[in-house]
Amino acid sequence: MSATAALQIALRPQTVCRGAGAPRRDELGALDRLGTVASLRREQPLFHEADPAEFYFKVVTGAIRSCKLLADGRRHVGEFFMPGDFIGLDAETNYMFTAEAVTDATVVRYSRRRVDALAWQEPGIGRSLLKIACHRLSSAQQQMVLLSRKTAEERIASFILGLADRNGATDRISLPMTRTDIGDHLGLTMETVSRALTQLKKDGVIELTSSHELVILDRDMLADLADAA
Amino acid sequence: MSATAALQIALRPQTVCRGAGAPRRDELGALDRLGTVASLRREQPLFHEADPAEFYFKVVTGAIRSCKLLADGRRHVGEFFMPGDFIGLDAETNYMFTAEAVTDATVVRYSRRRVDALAWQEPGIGRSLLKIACHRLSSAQQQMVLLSRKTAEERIASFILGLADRNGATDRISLPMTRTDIGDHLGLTMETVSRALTQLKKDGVIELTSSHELVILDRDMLADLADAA
DNA sequence: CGCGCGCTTGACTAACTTCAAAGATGGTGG
DNA sequence: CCACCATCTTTGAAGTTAGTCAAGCGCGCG
Repeated sequence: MSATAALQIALRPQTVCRGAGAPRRDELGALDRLGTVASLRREQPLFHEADPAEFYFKVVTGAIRSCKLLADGRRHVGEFFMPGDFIGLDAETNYMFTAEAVTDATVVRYSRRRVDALAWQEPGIGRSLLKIACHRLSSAQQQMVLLSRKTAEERIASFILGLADRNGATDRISLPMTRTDIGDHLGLTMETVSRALTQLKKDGVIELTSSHELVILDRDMLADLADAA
Repeated sequence: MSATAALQIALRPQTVCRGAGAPRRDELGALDRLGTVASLRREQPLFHEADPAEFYFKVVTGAIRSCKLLADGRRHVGEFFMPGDFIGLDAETNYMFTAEAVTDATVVRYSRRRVDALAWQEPGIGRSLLKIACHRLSSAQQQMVLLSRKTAEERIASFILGLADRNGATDRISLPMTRTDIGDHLGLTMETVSRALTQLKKDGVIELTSSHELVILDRDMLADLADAA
């Protein structure tokens, strides 16, 4: 616990009295000195579902996906984690999903024990974590509407817009994941994903510059298709 | 802020130094003196999506559902809140869904401003909120697997087991919501819900004692159907 | 250059939805 | 207390969307 106390002291100047309105990225920047960097090859697992949750992670480069499997092998991809995204918050004591690298990736690894101890003593840290959790919860609720009620084309349109929002202002979107990954994320098959993308291309809404990159040609049309829920 | 300080003092003996392993119900019991009780008639809204989020709520009696609508009226029911459940945590500044009474209900209403101020100063409160948020996130992830990959019968089986887990040890399950509510929660139509329930009855897995109550006859079979994801 | 994996496309199928109608349920007023 | 009516639920038949199965294409890597 003395180590924790030392960390608390070291971090206090940066974490106390922060406003509550800042974006979620980098609000935990003060934790960086607690983290160690790790590299992953494409398809390499970061952790498995049900493993004891020893670490939080933050993506630095590349992309990570979270997966859950049913007994017969049906797969669901819960989320694609991009640079800046925080992983592992939802774990109580064990991870709730498997995390695997979509592409070669680097992550920062934080001891949960230490971060949690810090959160216990520093309301600023705790509130940042809560804020991340609430934001993830909102996203999950949006995704449930998508999975529950949207058509294949609407799902793809929503997915592309979601990527666009995270990619910054550009209309050139990178799709590091496979069609199967996208399908497993949207509750569709690879084939249906492919057909929907082709249809959006035919309709002049997007351009497929390669199988892993597209350009948004008509964002308004895309938003209409996605249905501003 | 002096009011907050007074509250903090009043609550401190009950909120500081709590262990982290307790169940989520009642860990916020210390907040009860901050809350006021409100009653709702069946179908009455508690708040609407996009309203400014002034309050947290906790269900005391009855059931509340959260709804989101697409532009053309398609509906998704995110969650059924039962007695003890906490509502509104995911709201950043505005509610992310509409909340309506499924049955006549009573809730306790807490000022978000006050609770948040308290959470800022009392790590114990903040951690309880974080814990609730993480638990909800886990549930949301489970629900996304269901919506993404499970068949109609699997969805119904999972739903019944979920209710059973919350209802305590009994195998007699109350279904206060309509078939349409269940369908909108599981990404199915009313008719499909009805057919799946009938099928489970024919298979001897459940008994339908009335249209709003059922009894689990074979919990193992139900768990197999739900697919231990 | 060729090989392998992932993507696209086509034809067919299955699961769920839609449309329709009849059967329960429960709440209300006579 | 009972009958009626609105609403919810069940069931049937036809339609639609997305899934499955299968074949061919193309990009990227060795």
